Amino acid sequence: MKDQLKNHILKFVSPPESDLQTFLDAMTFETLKNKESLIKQGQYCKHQYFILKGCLRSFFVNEKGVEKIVNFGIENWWLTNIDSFINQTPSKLNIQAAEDSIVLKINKQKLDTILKDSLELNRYFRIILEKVRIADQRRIQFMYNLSGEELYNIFCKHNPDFVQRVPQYMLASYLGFTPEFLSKIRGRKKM
Amino acid sequence: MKDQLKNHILKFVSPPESDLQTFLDAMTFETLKNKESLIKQGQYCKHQYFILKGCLRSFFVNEKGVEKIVNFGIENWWLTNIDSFINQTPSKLNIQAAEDSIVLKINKQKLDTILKDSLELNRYFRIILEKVRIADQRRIQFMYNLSGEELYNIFCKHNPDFVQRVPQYMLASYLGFTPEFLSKIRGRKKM
DNA sequence: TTTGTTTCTTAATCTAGATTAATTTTTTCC
DNA sequence: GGAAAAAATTAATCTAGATTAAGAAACAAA
Repeated sequence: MKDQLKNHILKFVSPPESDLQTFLDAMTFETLKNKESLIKQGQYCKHQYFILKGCLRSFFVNEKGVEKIVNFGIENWWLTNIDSFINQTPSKLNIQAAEDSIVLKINKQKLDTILKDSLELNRYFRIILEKVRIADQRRIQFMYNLSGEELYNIFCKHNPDFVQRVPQYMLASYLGFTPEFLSKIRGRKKM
Repeated sequence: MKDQLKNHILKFVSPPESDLQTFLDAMTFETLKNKESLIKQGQYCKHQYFILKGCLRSFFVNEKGVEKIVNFGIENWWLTNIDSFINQTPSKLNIQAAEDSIVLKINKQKLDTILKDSLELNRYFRIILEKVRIADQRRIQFMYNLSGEELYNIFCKHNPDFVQRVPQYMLASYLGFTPEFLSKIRGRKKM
C-alpha cells in the first residue's frame, strides 16, 4: 500500500530509488476508526500524515465549546498541525478521523534527516507546500469576498463528491458559519 | 545590497558558495515609488519578489469596486502571486508598493533551473513555505474565531511597528472589514 | 422494533458590522 | 503657504448571519 505514496511522489519529482526507499521505509501505518484522534489539543504534533484512505479533519474548540474545523484531508493529501510540528509547541488543534481511515506517518526527526540529504524529496515537499499555499490564498480570498451562501455554493460546485462524505454541520464549521444557517441556505435553494 | 538576501538565506540553510552565487546573480533589482505596481490584475505574474526595503501589498478589486488586501510584505519577505506564478495563469491580484520600495526579483524560468540542481535552495524555499503555511493557518484560525475588534487588537499587539506604516483603511481591508468600522473600534478604545 | 444518539430543520429574536452620506482632519505637492 | 487630494471620523439606518430553543428525521446498536 506504500505504492500509493510512491506514485504520488513520482507524479511530482524523480528521486533516486535509494532516497525513495529510505523515505518509504521511514513511514509507518496507522489505522483509525471514525472519530478516533491522531492528535489532541495540548499534545505535541510529532508526525506528518499522508492519508491513504478515508477522511481526517483538524479543528479547535473555542472558549464557547464550539468546534471550528480548520482543515479537511482526504486520500493523497498530507495533513499535520504544521505549527506544532515545526515549532515543537503544544498543538492548539485536534486531528481526528471523519471516516474510518488509514494513514502513513513519519516523525520529525526521521523526516529532517532525510531532507538533509535528498534534493528531490525537498523538491517534492516544496512543490506540495506551493500547492497548499495556493489553496490557502484562494480560501482567504473567498472568505474576504463571499457571503456564506456563495461560499457554500462554490464549495459544493468544486467538491461535489466530498460534500457527500461529511455531515453538514462539519461543512458549516469549515465554511465558517453555523449549521442552522447552512440549513437555511439549503432551504432557500429548494424552491 | 544583495547581501541582505544572502544573509537571509544563510539564516536557514548552508548552500555551496557556487549555488548561492548563481542564485544571487539571477536576481535583479527593481525600484518602486509608493503606489507603483509590480503586477496588475490580468497580467501574468512572472517573478518572485524579495523585499529589500519598503512595503508592498497584494489586493484584488471586487465587483463593487472595493479593494481587498490579501497580503502585505515588508523587508526580508518574499512576495508574489503564487497562483499566477506557479500555474502561469492571469493574475487576479495586483501587487503594489505601499511605500517607496526596493525589491529583488527572479523569474520562473531561472528559478526553476536553479531549483532543479540545488538541494539547499530547495530546502530554503521549503522552509520559507512552511513558515508561510504556519502564518496562513493562524490567520484562518483568527478569522474563524475572532470579532473584528479582537482581530484588530491582536494584530496591533503582534505588529506594533507595522501598524504605523500603512494607512488605517488598508489595515481595515487586510483584516476584513470597513474603514468606518475600524474607526468605530478606535473610538471605543479611547474612552 | 425499540431506544438512544447523531444530525438536520424551522422559526423568532438579536447583534456585529455593512452601508450611506456628510464632515473633519491630515497629507501632498505646486 | 494654500489648494487639492487622501485619509479618518461620526452617526443613522440596514442586513447577514448568530443565537436560542424545539422538534423532526435519520441512523445505529442491541
